[in-house]
Amino acid sequence: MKKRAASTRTNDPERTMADILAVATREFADKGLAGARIDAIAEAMRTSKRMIYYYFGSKEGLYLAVLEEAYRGIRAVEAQAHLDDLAPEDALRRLVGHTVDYQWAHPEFVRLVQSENIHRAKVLTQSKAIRKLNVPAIDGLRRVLERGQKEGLFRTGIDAVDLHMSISALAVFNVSNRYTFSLIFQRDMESTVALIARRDSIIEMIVRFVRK
Amino acid sequence: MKKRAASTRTNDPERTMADILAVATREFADKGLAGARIDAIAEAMRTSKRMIYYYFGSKEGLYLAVLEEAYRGIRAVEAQAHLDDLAPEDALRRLVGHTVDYQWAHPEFVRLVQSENIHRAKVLTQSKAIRKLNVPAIDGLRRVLERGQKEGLFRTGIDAVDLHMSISALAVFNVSNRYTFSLIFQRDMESTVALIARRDSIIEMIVRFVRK
DNA sequence: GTTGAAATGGAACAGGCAGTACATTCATTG
DNA sequence: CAATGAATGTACTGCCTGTTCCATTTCAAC
Repeated sequence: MKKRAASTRTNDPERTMADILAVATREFADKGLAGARIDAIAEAMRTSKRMIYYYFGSKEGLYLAVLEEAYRGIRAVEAQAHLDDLAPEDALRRLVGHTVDYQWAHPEFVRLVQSENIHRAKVLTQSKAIRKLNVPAIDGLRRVLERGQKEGLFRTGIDAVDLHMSISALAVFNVSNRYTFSLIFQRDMESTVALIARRDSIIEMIVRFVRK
Repeated sequence: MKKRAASTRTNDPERTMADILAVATREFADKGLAGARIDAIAEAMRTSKRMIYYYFGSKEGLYLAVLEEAYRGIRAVEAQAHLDDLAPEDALRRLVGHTVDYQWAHPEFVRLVQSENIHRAKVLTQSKAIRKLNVPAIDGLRRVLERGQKEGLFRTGIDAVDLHMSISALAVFNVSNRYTFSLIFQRDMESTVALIARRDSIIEMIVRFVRK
């Protein structure tokens, strides 16, 4: 006996889930886990708030799904950088530059990770899917390192994970800390010019670190 | 006509404010601005919730006070590193090592900054006190750089702010991203051994970057 | 076309939480 | 010691917000 005016709803679970995830990613990246509002997500969705709980169970469940999705996205990109065709140093330059650009282009990923670290990775720790992501992320770098060492261009005794950490740190900082840093040091970090200069500096730093 | 049993309260505004700030720093660093709870802070204080609003006006006002206090603390330390007695490279090594150690020893500062960046520095931007902190933070580094260049040990064309950014990035990442990074790469980042190795690696990276 | 499970909508709930009204006590100043 | 403003405590409010209840609709299988 309820209204049936412009009804004709269609059931489309995949679309609904994708819609929720897309909107939730924006909200969580924007406000963090604690700052995000289920109501805000619901309002921006095509469906009702009820669906979040139907598919994801809770706010944390949704947040975890968003996190996993984001990590999945980054893995897909890192896999195909075509480093094996290049000379070791060029390959390394491309890898680093690529990493810087990627983080820059995906601030929402950086923000999600930042947010997760504030919560001491409480949510991510519960994820089973996350364990499979560790190896491939670092394999490309490891191969480049070994080639460079074999050719006598890179020094030995470099730990690939440690190096990856440095690359990540430099690439992520640009995005994660840009607001406070640019405020305190009155320095533009947003412009294309600034980004390019920064990228060059980071590449130079990494290359000099591995060169003999 | 209210109870007066174990009253004999004493007015001590400074102590009250300091108490509030100390407890609030812990709570905000732990949970972030959105995740922190005024009630939780009040419960851990010697005084009542009322005092927070009496002295700081609002949750955000308290958060800003906490931020400013934290930045003030870091400035005080950076000022006295006694770099001028050392040879340029040794001075740089000390400066970088010192930075790494400081961030490591003050995760609550790192977390506050991280939290603030998630909010796009919305609160910090409103601070008038923060403008005075930019210059001294970088002067020490700049002097070391110039000395190294004058002695022909460091290459020219290095921007001090850019270099400071790299040092900060490497030092901060260790703290800010340790939870997700150590989870994904299954690597210990907490132990003293790991910290020392990481610090050496960072120092090496910075030194190689500036050397001719 | 019947049926039953999956999918959806709307509204309500209960606890949480920032902020406040009001009364009271301290402490300084004359 | 009178008095006045600063400092503090208690109790409360009203909105916000994550979550759930109940009813309804879709859709695929038989």
